[in-house]
Amino acid sequence: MAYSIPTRQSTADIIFAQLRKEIMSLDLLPGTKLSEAEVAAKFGVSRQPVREALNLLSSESLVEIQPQKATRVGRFSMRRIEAARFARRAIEIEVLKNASENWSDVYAPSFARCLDAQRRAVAEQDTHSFQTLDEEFHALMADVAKAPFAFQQIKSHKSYIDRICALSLKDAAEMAVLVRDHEALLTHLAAQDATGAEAALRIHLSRIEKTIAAVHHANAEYFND
Amino acid sequence: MAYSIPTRQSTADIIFAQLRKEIMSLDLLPGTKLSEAEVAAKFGVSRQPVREALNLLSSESLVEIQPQKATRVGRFSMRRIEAARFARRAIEIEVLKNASENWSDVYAPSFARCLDAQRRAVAEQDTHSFQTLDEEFHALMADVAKAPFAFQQIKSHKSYIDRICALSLKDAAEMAVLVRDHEALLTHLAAQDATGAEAALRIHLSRIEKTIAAVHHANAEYFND
DNA sequence: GCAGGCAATCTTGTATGGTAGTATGGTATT
DNA sequence: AATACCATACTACCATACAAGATTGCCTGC
Repeated sequence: MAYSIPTRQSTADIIFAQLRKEIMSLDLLPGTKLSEAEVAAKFGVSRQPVREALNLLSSESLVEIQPQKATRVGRFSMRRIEAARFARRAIEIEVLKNASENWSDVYAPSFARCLDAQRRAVAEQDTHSFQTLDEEFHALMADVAKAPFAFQQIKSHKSYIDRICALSLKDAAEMAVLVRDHEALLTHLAAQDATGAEAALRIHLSRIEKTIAAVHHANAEYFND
Repeated sequence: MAYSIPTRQSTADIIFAQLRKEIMSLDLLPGTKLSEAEVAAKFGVSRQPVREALNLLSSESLVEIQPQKATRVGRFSMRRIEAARFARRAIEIEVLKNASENWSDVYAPSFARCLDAQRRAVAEQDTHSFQTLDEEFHALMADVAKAPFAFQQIKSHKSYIDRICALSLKDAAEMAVLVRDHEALLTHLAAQDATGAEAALRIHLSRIEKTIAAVHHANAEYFND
């Protein structure tokens, strides 16, 4: 059996991961200049690995490379947001359909544990834990659907939205609503009611709209359109 | 208004596009070694732009970079195929739902023209034209759904599958079946019958399965799993 | 005073040299 | 004879140097 994984990280990989982290967490705000030379100096390496990292980040739209001019932290695009939400919704609906068909009560305890933990996180207003548990919940659904890869796809679309929402603090009331959404989803799932689950999911995923609109209004300078 | 697009292509962009084309068309077979130096010599440029192109291709899984060892044209992965098909199906189903709601007869002529052209392509066994017209048909549906971006997403997943199918010649009979699928889809769409359209789409997208299985069986050396 | 152009200085893009990791084939040792 | 070890040749990776496009501001000419 392959024990694998030592997978030596290259310098470019490290820069990529670090920059990505700082961009996603908004330590680096959209529009910030990221010249190759500056970043290279900051990390104490040459421009080449930095350049490679920026190229990869560019393919995720996390940085905008203006040829011969400048490289900046990527601004948000409403069109792209819409596209990401559309894809995420589509994929997760398909997940729910499969999950409904494949449902078995052996999955129930995992969901129960996850929901319990979510309720605790809400009570303690631990937004970071909640974020993790929310992802776990959606990952569980993908497992039930026998499509674990789908969660990776969902996550890649979700991450683009998450960066925006990092501009807005979540309060306990909002989180409580989301937990109730999760409970409803689980109920439909356990009843193998795909139609009901789909409707519940559409509501669940639409709650983010007002947050996005608020952020867009309050931080227009971080947006392209 | 910006006439845009002159967007000067960098050397790296050219190498990227050219390699991508050759890989997608199977002029470069999966597993073929692609050392930076060789490719650079072939194109008469230095290794750096080649390296950047290969990095980007790697992020699309079109090449596999084995650190310090070798870079090869990417082999197929059944897991990845499954994931791509899943996402494409999910997105296109969501497209159909929206398209059903937004349907108006003003779209009918465009579809009619496209289908006519498809029938001609089948009659003339012009597989290349058919491929283009097939994409146009699916793009039209995304337009009706008022989600043109969705076609881009569909295309990115579809392209991974297309490379595999390039290993198998399409005959006229298969194409004729696909045209009939398109006709059925259009009928359901025009009737604003989302459920029927979804069922028709699932059938349409499942036809590729036997092609993939055949290719997998006949060309196991091009696969990872 | 104003406009056009030129030069300095940013930026990213490309080329080349050198380094370190990996595999392979030969050799010596058990 | 089989195995462990070492030298060599290959690779991707990183650093440095150079080139070229883009912007800014000054400076000259009108």
